Amino acid sequence: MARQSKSKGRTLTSKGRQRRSQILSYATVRFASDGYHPTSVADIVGGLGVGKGVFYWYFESKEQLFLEILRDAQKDLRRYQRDSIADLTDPIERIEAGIRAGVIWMADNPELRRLFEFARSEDTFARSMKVGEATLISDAAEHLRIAIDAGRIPCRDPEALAHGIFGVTNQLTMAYIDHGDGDPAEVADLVVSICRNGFAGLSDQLTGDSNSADVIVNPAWSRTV
Amino acid sequence: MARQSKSKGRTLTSKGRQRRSQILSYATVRFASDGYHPTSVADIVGGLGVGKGVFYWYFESKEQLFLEILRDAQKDLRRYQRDSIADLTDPIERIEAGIRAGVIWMADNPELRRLFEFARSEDTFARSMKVGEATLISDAAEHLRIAIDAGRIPCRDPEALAHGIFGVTNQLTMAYIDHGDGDPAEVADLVVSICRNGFAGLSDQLTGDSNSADVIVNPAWSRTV
DNA sequence: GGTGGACTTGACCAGTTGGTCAAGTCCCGT
DNA sequence: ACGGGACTTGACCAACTGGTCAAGTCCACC
Repeated sequence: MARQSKSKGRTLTSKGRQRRSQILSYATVRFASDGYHPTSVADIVGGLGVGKGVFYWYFESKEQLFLEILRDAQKDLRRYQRDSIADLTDPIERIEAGIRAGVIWMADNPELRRLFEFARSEDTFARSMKVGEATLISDAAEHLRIAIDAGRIPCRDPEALAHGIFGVTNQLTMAYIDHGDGDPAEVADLVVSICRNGFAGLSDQLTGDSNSADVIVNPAWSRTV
Repeated sequence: MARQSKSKGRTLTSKGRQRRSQILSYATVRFASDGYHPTSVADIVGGLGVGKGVFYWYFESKEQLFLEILRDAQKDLRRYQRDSIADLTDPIERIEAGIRAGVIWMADNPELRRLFEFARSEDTFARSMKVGEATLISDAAEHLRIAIDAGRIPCRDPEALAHGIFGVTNQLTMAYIDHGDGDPAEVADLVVSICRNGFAGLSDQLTGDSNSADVIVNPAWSRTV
């Protein structure tokens, strides 16, 4: 009589929904602090003080649990970024706001950042990660393309630029927030500044309102091309 | 009579040294393709067709083996980068050559890049990784500092710039070489170009020899700061 | 107050894990 | 040809793995 053979599609009461998300969030913390493989299902249910059957009542497997954590996290990041740029129309403002949102989200969710990093490194989960990453990248690339078409930034491969932004965001967040104690808003400024100008471009500390055009960097490096 | 209790410091014959590096390189491949945890010591010795004792004759533990792989790889990358910039004196040329060397090395050693990525994600190995990364970062930062002092690039925090370069290199290598089939030399150019100019800076496709100063990008974004 | 489905328990399973070790084999220097 | 140290074997170990399941308990609804 149409019974699901697996935990998928179980009818949950409010107590059940509560338990499910309790497992989800506790597992997230453990996976992030000890690693996915070293954290056993026994560790999870043990830490929660419940029997092992509880785990398998709510989740098909440890792997499915992890994939769900990843999916939820990617969705949350994307929604946060979308909301943060929602009322901006200028493409460059949108790009910058997106970068800032990315940094802030990662600062707010360091466990999830770590999980992303692990997931990228193992084949089993890399596929799932690539989907979400590709979406992030192509969203950013689209804004970059618009800005290029409008002549607001120089012509370059928007996808490559988007990857660059992604890489800078990741690395600086990791260095200054995860492994340091930087203020997220300041780190976001730093990321925006680096993404915008690179190391040889104009520094925005130098761009005043009138004299920005005067600040000319010795362009000797152009000989090295 | 002063016998080492562990495999450290064992006196190896040439056959022994050969076996040792055979294990080292086979383990590297397996760790990279299946992940560190999913690859058991039994998998390694099984794949090599030798008894388990062989493994523990040459290595203290699976963990020590992995740490040695990481240490060697970091050393190799660093040496490659050092050699690549050895006969350059201009700080900006050195930075660019270092970036290119980083991309090329990663393209040549995709397994090691994956291992680095996993190692960063797990506490046990993160400490070891941070040491090597910090060296890379501070080397690059030093060149950036010199370039800044010489007025060759605008004043910015050199360490932050170094992190930015590191992030862009990682991400683009991963996207276009590991997960794509880009030509390493072209990807290196792309990374250099993005690191140098960011998304709003001058595109080097546009920088001719004489008219580079004429190419002025609409600086409307400066209003958004 | 009884019925049925949501929920929980923990013993149990077969397979695997990293690691040990007594018992060898191989081979070089004498 | 023999002593000894480098090297190899694979059975063995205790601990643990992800996952199952019969036997419950709990509680909302009739």
